[in-house]
Amino acid sequence: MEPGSVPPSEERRRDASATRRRLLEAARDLFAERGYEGTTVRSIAALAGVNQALLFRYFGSKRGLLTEVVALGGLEQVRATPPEELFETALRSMLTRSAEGTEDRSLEVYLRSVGRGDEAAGTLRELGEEYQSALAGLSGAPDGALRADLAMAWLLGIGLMRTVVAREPLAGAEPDEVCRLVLGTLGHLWAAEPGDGEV
Amino acid sequence: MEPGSVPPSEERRRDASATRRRLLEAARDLFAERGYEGTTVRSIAALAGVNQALLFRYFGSKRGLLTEVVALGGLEQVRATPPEELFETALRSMLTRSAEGTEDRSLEVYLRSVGRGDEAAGTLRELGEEYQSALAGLSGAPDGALRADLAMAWLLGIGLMRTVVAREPLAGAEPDEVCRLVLGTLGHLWAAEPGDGEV
DNA sequence: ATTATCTATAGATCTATAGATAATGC
DNA sequence: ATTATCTATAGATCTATAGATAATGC
Repeated sequence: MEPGSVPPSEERRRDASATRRRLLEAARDLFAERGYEGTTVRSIAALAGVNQALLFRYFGSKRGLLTEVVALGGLEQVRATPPEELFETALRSMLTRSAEGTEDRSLEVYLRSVGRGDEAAGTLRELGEEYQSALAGLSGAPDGALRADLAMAWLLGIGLMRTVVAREPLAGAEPDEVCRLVLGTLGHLWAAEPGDGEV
Repeated sequence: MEPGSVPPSEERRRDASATRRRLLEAARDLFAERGYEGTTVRSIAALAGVNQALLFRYFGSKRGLLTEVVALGGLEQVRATPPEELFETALRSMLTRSAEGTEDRSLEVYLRSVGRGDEAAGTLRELGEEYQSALAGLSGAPDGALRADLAMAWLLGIGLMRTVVAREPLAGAEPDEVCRLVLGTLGHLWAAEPGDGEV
């Protein structure tokens, strides 16, 4: 039986590392769906099927848990992806919603948790840096870092509109269709000087 | 003395409608800076220089206050702006941060408050609809509504990255510079078929 | 007399901790 | 014996309300 599909509060063999992992997975999914502050430690523990006191035993604090979720899910993913594939990979993962699986959901955590000057900001900032420095080299223009920020802004915005606002037609659009439009348009952003088409 | 610059907790003539307005302005600024759930009714009352019980007297609930903030600030603004100017107007207002003035800050409220499946969602959804229907006609393509959603996603993402994540170089970039890059690139999105430049 | 404003508090959260209980491994 | 897990609760919020107080206008 793969982890994550264990029945919630069943009789289960005592296993600290398995419990730790179950808490991490539960936190990842809830943070991705409700944001950091919108998620209570009790709901994480309930989803993991364990007592909430264990969360503090294994991670010290709610924030400690977030740090680990982002470190495992997001940072490793960014570092492992070649820059020229990073944007499309991240966009597709945002568009397919990961199906609640074992994948990286840190961008969802990110976009649902920033928005406050709160506790989560510091932890999430590091993830943003990682994306930026990877994307900055994609444009030959001297303002490559600014263009990288703008591309990442679009990525986050699409995720925000799609999974949070969830309004048609974007919410239900085919991932391929969205990728085609976005990647096609972004090609002009990477180019040294975008055309002067005005809006 | 213009409203908003009244000394916080001074002796002040009793005036229900002025107090109501002060609460609305305080709420607009705090919601824009900390999001709906990140703002407490006590902090709104403190900024307005009045007792927190008055908030409930005049608006019924915290959510009632949000509804009124968005209705006054955002909805009226969108309806009053010609569609072809809407995107640039909204982008510039996001980039110049309104200087805490009397302007419309509802997009900031929006991007700092969505991110949860919470109470604020319903109220904010209406604002999104308004933007979409205004922008949808700008592209001649049959999928104009989808392209409008994508444009709005970029708008929100830029605001998110600039005012929330606040990372250089986007945070400190010249509004004109950002507008030039974004509007230039978006010109290709409005065009019936974006070029096939791949990333 | 009317009503704008304030005091005091109910009631519902939420994170975190101290210490008790019980399943495991030597 | 060790340590994974649970019980019970402290302490700090937050929204909202009931009812008291005091400034205004007739």
